Amino acid sequence: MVRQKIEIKKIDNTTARQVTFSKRRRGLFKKAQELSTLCDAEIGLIVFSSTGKLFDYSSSRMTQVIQRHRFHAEKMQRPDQSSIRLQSDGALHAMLSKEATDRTRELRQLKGEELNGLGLEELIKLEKQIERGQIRIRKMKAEKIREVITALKEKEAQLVEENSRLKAQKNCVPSENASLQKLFRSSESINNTGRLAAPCQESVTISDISLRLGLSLHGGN
Amino acid sequence: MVRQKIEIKKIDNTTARQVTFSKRRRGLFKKAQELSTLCDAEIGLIVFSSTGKLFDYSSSRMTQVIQRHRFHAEKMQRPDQSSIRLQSDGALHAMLSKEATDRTRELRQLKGEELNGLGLEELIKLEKQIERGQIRIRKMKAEKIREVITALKEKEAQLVEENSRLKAQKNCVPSENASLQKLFRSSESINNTGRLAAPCQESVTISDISLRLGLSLHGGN
DNA sequence: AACTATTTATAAGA
DNA sequence: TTCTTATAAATAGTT
Repeated sequence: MVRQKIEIKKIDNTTARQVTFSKRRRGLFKKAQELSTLCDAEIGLIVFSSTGKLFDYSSSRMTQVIQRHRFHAEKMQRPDQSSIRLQSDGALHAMLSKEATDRTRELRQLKGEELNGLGLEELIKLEKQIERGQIRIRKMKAEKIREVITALKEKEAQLVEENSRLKAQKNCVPSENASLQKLFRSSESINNTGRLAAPCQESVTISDISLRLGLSLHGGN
Repeated sequence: MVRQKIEIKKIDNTTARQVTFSKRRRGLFKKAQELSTLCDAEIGLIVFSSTGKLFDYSSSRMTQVIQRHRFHAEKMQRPDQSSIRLQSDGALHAMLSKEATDRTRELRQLKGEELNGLGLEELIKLEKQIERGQIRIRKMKAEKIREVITALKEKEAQLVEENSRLKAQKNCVPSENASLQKLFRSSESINNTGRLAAPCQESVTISDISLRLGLSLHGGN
């Protein structure tokens, strides 16, 4: 990949092959460690050189990684027999295992990840199922959005009211209510934008939420 | 390592972490394959994302790589085989249990059955997820439908052709060609369901499938 | 092993 | 997710 690009096929020259193996093995292990650290992934890497020498790396314990892999691998294929036999504890484990297996498959299918074995009928069934879920989720989302909007409108009304109250107070300036006056000044000095400060701050929040609603409607319909 | 050099430590931002995971995982698997090919090495690579998703690659068969690894590991140290073989029952049990619980909740949420605790953001995320699944399922369904239709059309063409051939033969009935006549009769008796049988059977299948297609298009677009 | 000239990988941003 | 791009990292061939 450097002085000249190389073709990815077995390197014939033994010496060259060993050198490359050594270099690239280091690179590979480094990348594995980095991925594990950066992304909090559990990784197991096993490498046998062509001369049979073993190199390995695992972010946790290799046995644990392998165990976890086996657990997952079983789910994919014949969930019934092998998994039951493996769990030395028998019935409880078998039950749990089967449960996890079934749920996982169902879940992956709903996510459209494991569709290859399915026939037309099954796909149609799946589609209907997903539509039902979608309708419910959208309903719930709409409800939540209504809630959020209602809450924001209330807040807005409150603030408008408060705002006009403050305006009125400022107009009859040296006023009779010292404490409120003080409160107003402090907010003015803090915000620097004065009486508009509070509404202004709130409008930011509102537009922030609006943005989120916009995004949701975007993805939504 | 690019626009800016990054420090190798866990990425806090979830989205950024997932993106990086996706990119680097690809890179890692590519490097593993290249090493295996170039240097004739036997490699097994197991990666679990922080969300528990499994990715793996092995140059031969993973079980074989793992077995070979175990063999080497046992030779190296001579610790108890039980620890190599299985994690403690408790840990496995906990793992199974957690997995089953998590998957079940996720599944129910995708089906829109357990949405009450969720916030707007989560609902939006869920909606997007379900849409992705829907798209995949529909794609697969469309593919299946195309397959079925193509197969049926081919069959139909064959049958039409055969049918007209038969018709032609029937028309020159009491004919002058004894041998052909004999041939026709014998084929009729051999099949018993005869040449006409197949078309008949097929037409049932066609309408049956048509019905199914009708349903699917109904739900589909 | 070291050294580079290049190719790859990839972080950030769109 | 996928593409783009600027830059960091990896590495093939050489010494």
